[in-house]
Amino acid sequence: MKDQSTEENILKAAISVFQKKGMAGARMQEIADEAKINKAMLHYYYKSKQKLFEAVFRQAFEKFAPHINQVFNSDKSVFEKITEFTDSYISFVMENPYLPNFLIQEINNNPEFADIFFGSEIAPNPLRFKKQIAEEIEMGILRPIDPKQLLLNLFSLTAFSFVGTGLVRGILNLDEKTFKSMMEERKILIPELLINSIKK
Amino acid sequence: MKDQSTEENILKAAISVFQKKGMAGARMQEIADEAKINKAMLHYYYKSKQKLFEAVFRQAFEKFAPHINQVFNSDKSVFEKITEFTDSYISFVMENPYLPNFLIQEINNNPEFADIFFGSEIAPNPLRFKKQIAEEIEMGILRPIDPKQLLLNLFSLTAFSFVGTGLVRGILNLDEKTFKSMMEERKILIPELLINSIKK
DNA sequence: ACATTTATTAACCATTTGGTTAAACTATTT
DNA sequence: AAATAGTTTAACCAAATGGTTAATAAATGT
Repeated sequence: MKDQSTEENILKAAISVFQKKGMAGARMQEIADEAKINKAMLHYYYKSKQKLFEAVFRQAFEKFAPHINQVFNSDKSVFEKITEFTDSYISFVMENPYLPNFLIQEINNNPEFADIFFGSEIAPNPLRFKKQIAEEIEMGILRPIDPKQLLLNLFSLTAFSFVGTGLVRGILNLDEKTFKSMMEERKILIPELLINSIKK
Repeated sequence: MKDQSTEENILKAAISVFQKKGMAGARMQEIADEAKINKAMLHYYYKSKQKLFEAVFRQAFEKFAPHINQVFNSDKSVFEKITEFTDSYISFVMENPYLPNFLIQEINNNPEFADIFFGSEIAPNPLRFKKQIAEEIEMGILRPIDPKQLLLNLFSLTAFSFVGTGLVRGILNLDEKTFKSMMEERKILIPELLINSIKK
């Protein structure tokens, strides 16, 4: 092989462009330019825009899923899970600011395609977590709550700031620096808020 | 005039297509088809795709802003504002499911353009609300909290479920009916959660 | 060293897409 | 009714875009 890294350069460039512009807005030429290769190479390694997109989507999904799975499948207590997820997820997204938006957008635009992922093994499965909640309620640690609503609250509070960055920052008039320091604050604030609302 | 409604048919069709597919994914032909007119009419009434998009964006922004302004500018108490916003916003979005996503997406893709709106008079201004929070803290009604974080929590909890519908429903395995009934529940749940976290 | 496979490029192609034009049709004015 | 202004359409156009091809260059096996 002449250059082992060509294929991964393409994927890297594709990730960058697709995540910023989405499937519809991304241009094959722009990806080629960013990867500093000829456009034909895109089709040599990935045969079509759709296939390249799918590689990008898979990569994003596989990077994202472990955070959810940590909540769904680890042996920690519910309180610990909330605290640890909030911290690790916010840190993660601050390093990958386009990722949640990209996933959300493309899943919304492409429900049938997304269902392939939600049907696969890498897809997070909330069953164990639901059981855990039931147990901790039984044990008198938690109030009687709906695990789905708790998860929705957790995901909303952690993810929305990043997904809706532009709108949020526009409405609240936040500059980059203020936004970032608020996100750091939220690593404490969110677990506090949630744990307080569910602990007996 | 031959048909008074042609122009508004176009706008209606444009709203439908742009909100579902976004600026990049929308096709002028599809808008024309949905409006059941010739494609040239789009350029006759709105001179370009960009102009038509701007009309759609403005309409969406103007439909959305009053909900925020009710929080920012009404004379209600903070508790009342939280309760009323949650209820009215969730109802509103259930009738306009594509709107928040559309706004967020296009603002993120087009920050310079969005800044025009955030600089205009229709843009919500959080100043009065911040003052109100300070007053209610002073009066001993509220704990010392950051108004920005409170607003972020409120917007996150109400909006994220709709913006991230596909992802949320995929991860939590929710069917249409369950999702809707959860949203109804949230009209109660969210104010409870938030008020409890800020009341002294 | 030579043949073969793999990698890369420039040029090209077909389709899609936003946009235009000129003619036809309809309503309004005089 | 004739002229005028406003509305609508079919056909067309140029640029953009995803994709292909044929030739070349580089690596690899024998």
